[in-house]
Amino acid sequence: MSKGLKTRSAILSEALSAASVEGFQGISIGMLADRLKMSKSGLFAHFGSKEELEKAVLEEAGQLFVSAVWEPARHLPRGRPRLEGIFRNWLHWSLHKDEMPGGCVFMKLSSEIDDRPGPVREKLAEMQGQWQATLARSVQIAIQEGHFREDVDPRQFAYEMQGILMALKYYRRLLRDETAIERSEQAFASLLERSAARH
Amino acid sequence: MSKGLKTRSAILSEALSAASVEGFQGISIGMLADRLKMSKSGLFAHFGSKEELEKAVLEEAGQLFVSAVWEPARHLPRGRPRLEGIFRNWLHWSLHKDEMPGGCVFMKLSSEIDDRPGPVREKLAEMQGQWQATLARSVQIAIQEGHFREDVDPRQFAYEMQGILMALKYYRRLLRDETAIERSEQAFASLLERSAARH
DNA sequence: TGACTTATCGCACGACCGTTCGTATATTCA
DNA sequence: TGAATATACGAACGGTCGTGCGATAAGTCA
Repeated sequence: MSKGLKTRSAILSEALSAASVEGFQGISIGMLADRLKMSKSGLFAHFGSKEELEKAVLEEAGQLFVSAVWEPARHLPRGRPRLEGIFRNWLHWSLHKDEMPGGCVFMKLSSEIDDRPGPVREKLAEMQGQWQATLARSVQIAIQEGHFREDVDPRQFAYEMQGILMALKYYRRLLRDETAIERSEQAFASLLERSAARH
Repeated sequence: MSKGLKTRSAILSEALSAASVEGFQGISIGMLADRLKMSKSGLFAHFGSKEELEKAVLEEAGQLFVSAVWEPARHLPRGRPRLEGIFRNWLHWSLHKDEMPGGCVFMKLSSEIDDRPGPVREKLAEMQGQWQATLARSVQIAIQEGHFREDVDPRQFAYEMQGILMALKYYRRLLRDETAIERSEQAFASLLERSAARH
C-alpha cells in the first residue's frame, strides 16, 4: 500500500469519525488537517473538492456497514435467523463502532442532506434505498421459508425496522436514555412475532 | 403589536422555515437578512447572538407544534380516540406545514445537534423528552379507559410511535417514497391493534 | 409637535471557509 | 544511485461567518 493511499485512508477514517458527530456541515478541511497534523492543501489534494471527500466518506462508510452488518449475516441460515442476525449486527453497529463516536453516520447524514440537492445526496439515497431493498429481500426469504406468514409485506417490515433503529438513535443520543437498547430489542421482537407463521 | 415584535416574528418564521430545510448549521444571519431585505446588524440586534436566535426558533416551533398537534387532540375523548387524533395531527404536521418546507424541524434538529453540547441541545432534549412523556401519559389513559391491555408499556408505545414518524421523514425526504405515508398509517394501526384490549 | 425610545443601518473586525498555485520534499523504480 | 513521479507544503485568494459599535431613522406617546 503506497504512502498516498495510507494517508487517504487515515483522512477518510478521521472524516468519518467527525461526520458521525457533526455531520458534513460540521467538518472542514482545515479541521481535519489539524487533527491529522498535515496542511490543508496537502489534505485537499487527495480529493480535489470537499464534495469528492464527502462522496469518499460515504463509500468508506458503506464498506464498513456491509462488512459489519450484512456480511456476517448473509451466511446465516435463510429466513428468520438471518433477519435476527441483521438486526443484532445493525444494533451493534449503531452502538459500538469506535470509528463513529457519534453513532450511525448514515442516520446523521440522512437527516442532514435529505434536502440538499446534489450528487452526494443522490449517492446516499441510492445506498439507503438498496439497504431497504436488501432488508425486504431477506423478509421475502423468510416468507418463502415458511417462517413468516404469506401476507407479511416485506417493504412494510423494512419500514418498521428502520423506524425502530432510528428511534434508537433519537432516544440514546438526544434523550440520553440507555433503556432505548432494550426498547429497540423489544420492538423488533414484537415485529418478528406478529410476522411469524402460525403453527 | 409593536414594530419590533412584528419584525422579530418575521425573522423567526423565516428562520424556522430555513432550519427545517438546512438545519441550524445551514442558516446564517446574513442569509436571513438577505431574505428579509434587512441588514445583518439590524437582524442581529433582535437576538444578540446566534445561539439566542436558535433558542427562540425552538420556542417558536414548540408553540406551533403544541397548537397544531397537541391542542386539537387533548379535547378528544380520553384514550384511544385521543391517541388516534395525536397521530393524525402529528402526521399532518410532518407533511403539510408551509412554515416548514423541509419537514418536521424537530427531527432535523434532533439529529443535527444531538451531539453538540450547549444550552440549545439541552432545550431541545427537554422539549422532546416532555413530548415523549405526554405520549406515554396518553397511552396510560387508554389503559385506564380499558381500551388497551393492562400489560401495555406506555413508554414502549411512545418509542415505537416515534420510530414510525421518524421512518416517515426518512422515506419521504431522503428516499422520495410517497408510499411512506400509508406505511406509517399501517404501522400505527398495527401498533394500536396489538395494544388493544381483547373483548 | 417635540422629546424620548426603539429599531435599523453601514462599516469594520478577526476568524475560518474551500480552493488555487508554485515550490519543496519524499517515495518509487529503472 | 539518479531520474521520474507522487506527496506534501506555505502563502494567498475572494467569500462568508458571527459579532461590535456609533450614527441615523422610525415609531411611540406626553
